[in-house]
Amino acid sequence: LVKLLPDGRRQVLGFARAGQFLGLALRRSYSVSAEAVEPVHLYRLSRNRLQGLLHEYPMLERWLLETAANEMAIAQEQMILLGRKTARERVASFLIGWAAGSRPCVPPETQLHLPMPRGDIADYLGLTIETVSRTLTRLRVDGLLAIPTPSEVEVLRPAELAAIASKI
Amino acid sequence: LVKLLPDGRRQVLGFARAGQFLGLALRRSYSVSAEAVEPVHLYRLSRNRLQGLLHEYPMLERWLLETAANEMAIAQEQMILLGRKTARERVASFLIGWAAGSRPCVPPETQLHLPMPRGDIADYLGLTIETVSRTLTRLRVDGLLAIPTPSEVEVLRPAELAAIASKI
DNA sequence: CGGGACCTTGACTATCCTCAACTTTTGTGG
DNA sequence: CCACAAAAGTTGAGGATAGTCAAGGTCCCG
Repeated sequence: LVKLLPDGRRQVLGFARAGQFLGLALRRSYSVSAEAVEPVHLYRLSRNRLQGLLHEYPMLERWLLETAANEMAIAQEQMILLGRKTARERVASFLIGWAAGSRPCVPPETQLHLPMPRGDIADYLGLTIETVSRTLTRLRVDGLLAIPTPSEVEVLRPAELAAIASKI
Repeated sequence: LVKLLPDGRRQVLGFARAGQFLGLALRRSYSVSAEAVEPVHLYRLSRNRLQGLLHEYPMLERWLLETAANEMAIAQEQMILLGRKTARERVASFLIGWAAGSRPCVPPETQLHLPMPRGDIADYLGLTIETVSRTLTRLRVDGLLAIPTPSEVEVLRPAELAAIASKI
């Protein structure tokens, strides 16, 4: 999910995972767009159809509200990352978050598949491609990660990585 | 509304205005706190009471959902600010946003009252106090602002300021 | 009128960005 | 299965923006 400035600067707001509901921030001018980094199956729903479903199944509205609250909490976590964390902390936070998101409610995976290119990670973390690359290299040299290929990352020391991420 | 890292780094997530509903991101561990910068009237509502009201007035839920969507859009705007804008653009965006927020749906005010200290603005914009101060001075020297007292700012050239803010 | 909080300004520093070259990976056709 | 080209990623040198540290000024409040 990306947002653009007129001059082309780009901010990735998040990476949608399988099963995720998109378009929650349903406003008139929804100035956010979505790009696929992998083949996608998409179930599309007109605004009218959604209204109808909400009317038919009132519990849906409760679910939407909870989803919105979750999204909001994630956005707030991202704001402190973008506003106050160092490059090293941002990359660590991203890896920890991605690991948790890929298998929620179970011990997080240590073998991570990163389907998005470095540029997307950079725009997600408010950094440049080069800084992301350098920071990953540094974490590898420090023995926290193994990076067999650019899109495959193994977390060797989850606890230390989480400590760097300074998740509350 | 502030969020803290363990070592004390602080991110201001937003400034609540009169009439604003707080606590939308109602999660178990709601790791956000609120500080008052001015005297406040607060109407407090237990979770149970809110549940009751939602049951009694289903339209409330719709309203909450719309409010959440609004909050989400604002958070996304803030993310691109924190991730991709320069100090000058951040300060300009803050002033434009504050002006719009103080009188929604009418021509924005040019006389701004900023009740919060510079430190809060800095933590809101992901900058330091010194950078906020220097940037405001620079905007004043450039003829875009007048700053009779630190908490009173007059926007002299709204169009130019908005252009710097690069709001989409 | 005095003290403390807040703000501004300056000099210097560090982190991250920019620009550039080079390397690795990936995907396609022979 | 291999060769090749394009895309993606890494690394290095140098520079700019914002941060840090420090001093001094201003405003507010009792």
